[in-house]
Amino acid sequence: MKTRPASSVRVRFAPSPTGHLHVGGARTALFNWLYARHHGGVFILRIEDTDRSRSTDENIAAILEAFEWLGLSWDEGPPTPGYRQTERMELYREHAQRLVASGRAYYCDCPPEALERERQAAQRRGETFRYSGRCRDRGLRAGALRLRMPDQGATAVNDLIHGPVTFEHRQLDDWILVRTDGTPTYNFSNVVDDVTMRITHVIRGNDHLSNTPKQLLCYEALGYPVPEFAHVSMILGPDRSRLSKRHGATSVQAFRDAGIPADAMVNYLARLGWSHGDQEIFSRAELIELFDIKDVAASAAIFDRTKLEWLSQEHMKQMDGARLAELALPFFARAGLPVPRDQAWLARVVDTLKERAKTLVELVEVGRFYVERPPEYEEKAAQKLFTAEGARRLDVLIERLGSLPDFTAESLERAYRELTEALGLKLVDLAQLSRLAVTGRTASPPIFEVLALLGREETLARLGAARAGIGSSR
RNA sequence: GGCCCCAUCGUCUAGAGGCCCAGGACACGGCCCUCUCAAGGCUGAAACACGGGUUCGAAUCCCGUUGGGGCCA
Repeated sequence: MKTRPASSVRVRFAPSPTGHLHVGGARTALFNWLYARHHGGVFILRIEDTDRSRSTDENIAAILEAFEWLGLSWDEGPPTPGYRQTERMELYREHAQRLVASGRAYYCDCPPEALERERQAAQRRGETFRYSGRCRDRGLRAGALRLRMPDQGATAVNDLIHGPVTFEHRQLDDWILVRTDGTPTYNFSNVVDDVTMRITHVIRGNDHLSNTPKQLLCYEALGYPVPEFAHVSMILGPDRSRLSKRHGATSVQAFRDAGIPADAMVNYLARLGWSHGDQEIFSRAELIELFDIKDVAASAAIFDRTKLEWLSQEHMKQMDGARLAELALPFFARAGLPVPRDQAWLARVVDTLKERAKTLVELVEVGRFYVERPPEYEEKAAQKLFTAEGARRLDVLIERLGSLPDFTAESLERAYRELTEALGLKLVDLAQLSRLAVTGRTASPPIFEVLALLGREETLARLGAARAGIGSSR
């Protein structure tokens, strides 16, 4: 058994900066990252920007930002030079020359129209189109560069997830390594990059499984050792087609902006296709500890936003208030609300909110009354509670709360219960009245905690405002 | 169209021949708890795509069919 020293694992994720980081890509990246971290290896980020027309620096920046947000740190990659394909052209040229020199590749000047005709003819015959090899022995010095493929036999991909997958060589043709204009094709630059970066494990999307035998033959022609391969299944939309924009938000940024904590996103993505018994909730450290390629499922998975949001809430519930407050802070400003200045206070506030929100956006929405007075009262509830009797009760409450020795949740609850009894009411009568007056709504965290956090002054002001509102409208 | 991959509750999955008349989780229904809403607890409904084999025995192995996905452009 030839096993590599654990520390020599080198994996990479190679996004093409033609758009934002997609959740499918993010999951593939995560699996690579987890694999590297689990084995104490190296995680490399490589930018496949050979498609110059669609690759932009803004997209690269956005992708790096998404990685940073997700907490997927890379050991090699930008901004260090040499990790963008456009900077590696010389490498592709050199390798192409080697293949020409060794006779493993040859130039072809077949006109595209002729190729197209052959392709259609093959279609009609119900066969795989395979380049005829017309230029194989013409000794051309220019044109598109093709790799000479074996006509017989088969190549097996020993996939870590799928097991052995064999491809008949008769299905493969002399594919193009370098186009007539000198640019390398995806399959070629990919091999050269992986080989020169000494990648040991290629963990990538299932959509590349069909390309793998071609690449394998290219490694072989170049005389390089072959890495291990693991093809991860695709992420699908609810209609079982490949997840795309038309299924709604798919970029990692969109989930960040929707208020999903990064740890929850990572947890969800990991669980999509990977599992560890019955466990659903994983910390980052647990994922690194437990992740193994062999536990990755071979079948495609549908992206389920509802479950992601559940996990989001689970992670928020497990976070301590200070951490959650830190994460929530930017969302106040984004909601157009005053940004709380007292972090310790905010930590206590979010503790009352986290069981009531699935995302940070919801957290702020459901707790906005902490930082702004109710701009209005829920109509139906106001009609029911802000009556003459309600006004009388508010008066009693204002008086009683004004003279409470200390304004804590405990003392407030005691006072409310005493008052309830004295007035011959149920706690709910006073609680809902206060809740509406103070938050403008009928649903909120426990009212005594809310009042304590608001403080005596603010509480009395809001109760008073509600009381005054009744007076004027009667 | 050819080739390749995949196939357990609506969804994510456990299951690597008997432990499974299939377990967990999300979502959904009911009940409990309760100052509201949540959260939580209990509970219910819900799946081995189909057909052939192999085997004493198959969700698990093999073949085919069907369906979905991908690559070839």
